[in-house]
Amino acid sequence: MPELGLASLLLPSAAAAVSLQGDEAEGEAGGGGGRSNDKSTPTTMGKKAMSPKFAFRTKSPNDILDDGYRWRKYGQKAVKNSPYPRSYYRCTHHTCNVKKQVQRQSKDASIVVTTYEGIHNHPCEKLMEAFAPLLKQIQFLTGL
DNA sequence: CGTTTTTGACCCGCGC
DNA sequence: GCGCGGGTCAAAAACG
Repeated sequence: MPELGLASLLLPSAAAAVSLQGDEAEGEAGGGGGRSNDKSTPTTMGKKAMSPKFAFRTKSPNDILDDGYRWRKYGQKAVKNSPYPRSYYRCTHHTCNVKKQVQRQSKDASIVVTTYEGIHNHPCEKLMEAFAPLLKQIQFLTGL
């Protein structure tokens, strides 16, 4: 399968539909994820790292869009109401517990629904790389 | 060789 | 109490 590379920067102006769905008590995936063994919250439990959820609708012939981070696919399941399967991705950073879900819209196969869960706690490499020369130039001009 | 991708199987929570 | 659904992990294979 071909790679996109800088698709994030070459994104067409179609990726403008941003839907905010910050609601629902998604919490920690109801069913799966049982493998975890550190859920033994003592009496002080109650505070759970609730990760925010953001759904983005992107129109692209490609399934996956590189938003500047590295994603590793860890699962794929078919969804009801949709003839297309849903792909589960995760940030490859060990310090980053961000999850991403990509699902194709049944109405338009060209539309993909990207759902981001969590927040990156590490700088964006791609973005940094893209800004590296620019930042350097800025510093150079500032210092001058 | 390292990393990533793919399929199957497993587990837990909730529903009835 | 049991069954189903959904989600995740694991191992092997493929790719660069």
